Amino acid sequence: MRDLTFCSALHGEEHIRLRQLLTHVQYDGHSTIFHEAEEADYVFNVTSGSVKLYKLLGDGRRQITGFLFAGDFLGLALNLTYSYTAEAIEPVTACRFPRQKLERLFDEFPRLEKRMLGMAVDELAAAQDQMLLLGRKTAKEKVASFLLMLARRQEHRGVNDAAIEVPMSRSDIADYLGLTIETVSRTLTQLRKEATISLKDNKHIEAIGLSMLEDLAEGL
Amino acid sequence: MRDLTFCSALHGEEHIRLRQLLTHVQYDGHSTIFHEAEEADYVFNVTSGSVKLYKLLGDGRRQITGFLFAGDFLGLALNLTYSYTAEAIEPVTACRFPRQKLERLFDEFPRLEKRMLGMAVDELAAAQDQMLLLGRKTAKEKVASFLLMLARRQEHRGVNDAAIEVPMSRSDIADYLGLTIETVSRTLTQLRKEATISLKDNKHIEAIGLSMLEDLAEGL
DNA sequence: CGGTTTCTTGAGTCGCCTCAACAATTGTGG
DNA sequence: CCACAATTGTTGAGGCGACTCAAGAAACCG
Repeated sequence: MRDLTFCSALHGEEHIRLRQLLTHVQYDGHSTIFHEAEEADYVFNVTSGSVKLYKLLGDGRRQITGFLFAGDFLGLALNLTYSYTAEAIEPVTACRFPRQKLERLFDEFPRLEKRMLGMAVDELAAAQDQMLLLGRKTAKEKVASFLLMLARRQEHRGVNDAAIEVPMSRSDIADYLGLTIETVSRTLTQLRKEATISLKDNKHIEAIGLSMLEDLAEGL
Repeated sequence: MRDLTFCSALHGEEHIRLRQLLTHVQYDGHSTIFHEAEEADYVFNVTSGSVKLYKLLGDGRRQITGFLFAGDFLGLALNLTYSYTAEAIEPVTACRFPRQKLERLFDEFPRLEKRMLGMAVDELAAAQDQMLLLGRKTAKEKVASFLLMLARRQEHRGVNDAAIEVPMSRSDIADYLGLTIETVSRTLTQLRKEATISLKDNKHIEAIGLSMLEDLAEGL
């Protein structure tokens, strides 16, 4: 299994000092962890549950910029304020670090900062993939890419389950893919009729073969 | 004027060591600086000209993930390979750093790494804004946001010109905004007819008032 | 169970895309 | 410097994929 938290896989002293900083926190489903433009006093490490990140336009249009699961890092904006809102999809537990103290620890242990930079770079690559999806993929390709992303991250977390867990609502999926809930629903129905997936229930989807999703996702 | 390069605004020793690493390089317009999936041996700092970054789908659909101008940093993927292609739009000059040597310098001067992390975080915030644009904005809002972005970055570079410099082709703009060239062209015409902008020539656009663009960009 | 929310499905519409022609600009060799 | 070709940008007509609006089905929940 991969290291699931920021704290783990670190050596003695660093680990101890990190543990001194963190507070364990919990959030119910649908509760807000922090708001866009709020002062960024903390960074988080999700230990269980799932989180959505989103930005809003003036008239309420919403774009979900990412989903987080156990092991994911949250709030690495080193700016003064958060650049998006973070909300729990299902009950969430997390480790919370005071940002300033964490930054001071960076000076002492540059290793930590390297780790942080690595995570930022990974997120950046994911963001670029998502831009390609939003700008250039069809509804079917978007939904296939989304399911594939969930499957891969689930595997990465060490969950060994044939069914893909889909904790988010159709509305969340739509706002993540730049579609409407109706189009998401219709596309899932279409994939089911084409026998690419089977819907066990609304929160669990089974891919008949991941390779079929992969081909769809890349428009092949 | 703001510090335009990675090297500048650094103190004595760091600055000297950085200068020892860098090579000055030039690229003609339309020439490729590096390809997606190529080994990421170098990072760059653009000193003049402009660059586009893009990703491709199997069938040739393209998404431009960003434009770079003087002062911008390029290739901060600390991964093994570049995650996108970088191509010069107009003749480009840049400083080139061997990635491995630069990383070793990070160990010596954590300050440099902090700087790098800060840049990655800024890029991440920009990427999230772009996701909102691609997923949820209309063609008109997209074009207005694009012009506004160019105007702000031009100002940030210290260029004091009423006209917005637009070095990229309609095709590049389209692939950046998730539109077609025809829609970009029509939208610019529409903005001109509504007296929001005036087109001096294809590479220079004047905004009648930035606030009109700001309102359009946010869908107000 | 009823009431509420979420999801699905259908019918009709619209914004952006496609295809096509033309205009403007750029580049090239004489 | 001009003639010509090639490229890039504009405009129009028509089509289509995803959206809107609306109704019903399913799931959730006290």
